[in-house]
Amino acid sequence: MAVAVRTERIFDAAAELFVRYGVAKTTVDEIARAAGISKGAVYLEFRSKDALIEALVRQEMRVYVAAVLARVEADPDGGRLSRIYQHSARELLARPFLRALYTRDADVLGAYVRRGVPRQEATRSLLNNAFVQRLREANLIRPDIDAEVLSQVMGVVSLGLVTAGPSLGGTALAGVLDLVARMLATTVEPPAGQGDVEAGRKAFAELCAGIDAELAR
Amino acid sequence: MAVAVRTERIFDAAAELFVRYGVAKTTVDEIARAAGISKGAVYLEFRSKDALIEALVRQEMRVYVAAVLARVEADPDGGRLSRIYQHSARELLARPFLRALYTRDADVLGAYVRRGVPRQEATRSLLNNAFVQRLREANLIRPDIDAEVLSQVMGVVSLGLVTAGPSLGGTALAGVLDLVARMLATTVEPPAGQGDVEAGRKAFAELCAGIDAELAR
DNA sequence: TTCTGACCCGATCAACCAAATTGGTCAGAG
DNA sequence: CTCTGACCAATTTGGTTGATCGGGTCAGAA
Repeated sequence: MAVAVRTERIFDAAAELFVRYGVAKTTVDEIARAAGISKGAVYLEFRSKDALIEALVRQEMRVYVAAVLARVEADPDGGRLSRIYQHSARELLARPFLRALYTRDADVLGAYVRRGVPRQEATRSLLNNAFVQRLREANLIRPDIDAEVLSQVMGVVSLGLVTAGPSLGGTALAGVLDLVARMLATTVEPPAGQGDVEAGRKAFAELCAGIDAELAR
Repeated sequence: MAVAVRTERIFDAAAELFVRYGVAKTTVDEIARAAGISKGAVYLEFRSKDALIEALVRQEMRVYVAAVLARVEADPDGGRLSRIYQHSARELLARPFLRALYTRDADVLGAYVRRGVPRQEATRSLLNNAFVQRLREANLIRPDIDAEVLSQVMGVVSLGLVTAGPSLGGTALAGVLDLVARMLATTVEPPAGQGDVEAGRKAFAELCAGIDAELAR
């Protein structure tokens, strides 16, 4: 089997089992069987179970960032903050393993959550201070909005969404996300039509490229 | 010692110890000693440790609701949703035991979290659907905003605030809350000056009275 | 060369018991 | 009468041991 597809199968199997049973209760052998290979084959690619987890985290983040970027690129208004936020939130909510990582879900991550979850900052503050600054330079954010605070607000709301997710229905979540995006649009963005949407899209593309490069490192 | 002040001491001691060591690790004797009385005296007032916890939960909620109401009453703009939300959030953030209840913090509540935390709905959805409806009738909420969704958004954001609280500084939290209130004001409330602020205040007072009556039951 | 699965051994778990702890009681002190 | 703290029963804890499990390896199958 080609290495690339085998790796992908391992990642898929591991992500599903981790979400279902937690990292601690999932054995390498179970992952291997779910991926249709033997345990030994897993160790041909990963030094250890921890290395597998770390690689899975990176992979999930890369796929996530790529998916968000794709949505932004396909969206005519993709360069606006409210749209970017909505796209990132939707994709985050659709990825159980990343959600667990984001909330440091102890049931899923077990002891792994205590040994500092690596590079979680990339998720936690995808839409970070620096990025918000760039949007402001493109006139896509009102000048009286503090970039740092705005970045924190988006992080807090995401955390709330991800945490409340299970107890709200999927449709309710969609409605909630819509209203949040609307709130962002009306109070943080300049009046409709203003601002350089293409610059926003470009800034986001570069942000994603930077994160991806770091994750690929 | 007068029963009332003794009860209050027990509540204070219990709340502090529960937050510090968790419900499971806090013994009734420790609570009694911290309250300056003997264990037996605790059992003069509460049937069991569980009954004490339940009573504490009710008490904390009643004090919380009363504190929010006091802030709302003292605020000239107290009837507006953004103000009410800000006041409730601030008070919630200032109450560690309620925060733990709100997030179902397993470290604090221990096994108690599994035996259905009673009446947590009162906190979770203080600003519930029905209340938002009344604000809308007082022209304090734009007619195109869905009451149910708005109520959920406020719940989600509160959850995010409370969950993220410890990792953000207190000052950062204040800034975040300010921006959230501003977002609520600009997109959910009608333009400044419109709406019957007194009606909003009255509606909130009645909401509080209703909740208090239920908690006192 | 690629991959398997039996094997190794340290970590974990289940079972058990004795000691300590704690929720709850109550005789009697104040 | 109010309240205390010694007391009890029941649960929990700490410690031990033997069995099991699971991460990681590698001889050899395919």
